[in-house]
Amino acid sequence: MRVSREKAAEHRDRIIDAAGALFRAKGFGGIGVADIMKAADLTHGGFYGHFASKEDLVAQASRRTMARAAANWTKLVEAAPDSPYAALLAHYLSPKHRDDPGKGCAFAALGNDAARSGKVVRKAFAEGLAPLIEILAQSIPGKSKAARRRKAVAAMATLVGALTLARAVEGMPLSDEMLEAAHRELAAAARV
Amino acid sequence: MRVSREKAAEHRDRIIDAAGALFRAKGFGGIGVADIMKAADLTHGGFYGHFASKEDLVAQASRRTMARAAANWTKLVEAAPDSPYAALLAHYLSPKHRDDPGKGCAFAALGNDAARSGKVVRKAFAEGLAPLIEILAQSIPGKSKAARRRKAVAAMATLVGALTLARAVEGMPLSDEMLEAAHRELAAAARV
DNA sequence: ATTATCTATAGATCTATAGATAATGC
DNA sequence: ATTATCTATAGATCTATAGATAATGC
Repeated sequence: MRVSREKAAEHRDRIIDAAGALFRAKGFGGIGVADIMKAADLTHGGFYGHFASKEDLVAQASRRTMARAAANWTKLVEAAPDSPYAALLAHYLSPKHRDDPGKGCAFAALGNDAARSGKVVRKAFAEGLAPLIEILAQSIPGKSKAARRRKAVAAMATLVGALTLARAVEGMPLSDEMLEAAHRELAAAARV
Repeated sequence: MRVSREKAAEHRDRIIDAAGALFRAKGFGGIGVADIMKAADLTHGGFYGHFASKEDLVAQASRRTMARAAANWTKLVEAAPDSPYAALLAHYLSPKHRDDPGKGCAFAALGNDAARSGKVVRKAFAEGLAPLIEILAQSIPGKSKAARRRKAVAAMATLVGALTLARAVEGMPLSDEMLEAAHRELAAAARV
């Protein structure tokens, strides 16, 4: 059942989008090629016409997810020109973000998986992380450029760690406390 | 080949220890029962005499790993009575810790896996996290008890996030920068 | 506790085909 | 417009792996 080039490109797109969400929700190993194809309304066999392997898809889906995150952060920052940092914090450390990993940050959802992945995937993560830190560095108050950079890197760690831990203990009081404490401490550090 | 109760208990112990290291190194799904048993010098089939399921082992190994972490943190803190917080930071944010996940923090190695696990495992993680935050709260400078608690929770997020990200981008310059920035910012915040 | 075995799953490959695209001819 | 070719997909299948169970032995 042949399909136009346009349709095929659209199918490829759908596969990458479905994978982007399912990987974040279930981990790289927690979802299979067949289920990703089903989510994209296609059959298992067609997969290898689009991708060399599952790992190939992992890398491509990760790249797209992180590129979208950078675009989203930029939009958030531009929408709040007088308090860009506060806008990023509120957005990132929300219960809504915690409760829907499939639509959220790739680093908080897949940091461990990335650490155990091959070089191609890890490089995708490194190249996806840099722009987010850049955006943070431009939004964060600080004496010097070096100080803002350092604060941005540390803030990124706090954001990812807080979300990761809030999810790991989801359902317990500690989960909300984690988001709130990280939010307050980061906001306070920015005022110094 | 039947074995005394004492030997059996020792075998069980070895399985839990092997699992504790292998899970942290490879993730809950990244290592199989057969390989864990091999690491404990036992055969695959014997596993189900000790544990109801793999998930049962996951929960038990997680509990032990985290209990040991709390004991280790207490030892570190007691060995540096005038700068306990600095001692914890230096220990946690070292390249050595980053480069050997199998012997390191369960939250930085398995936070994502825990978030995707069942309630039993997530409860184990919540109960393992609380003591670490307590130790941090007692080591960290701060005006009030509430302020120290809040700082401790946020610091825990920074530690776990920095290590997770440093591993996700391992091999790139950003990896070292992540550890150093988190270290400097946390130490600076404690001086305020 | 060992050894053998069962069953389900998942990544990957193979084959046939519908139908799109390219080449040909008027 | 016709004919030939190409290719994305479906569906079936292969192979390896992993959790779990059963049979056996001491």
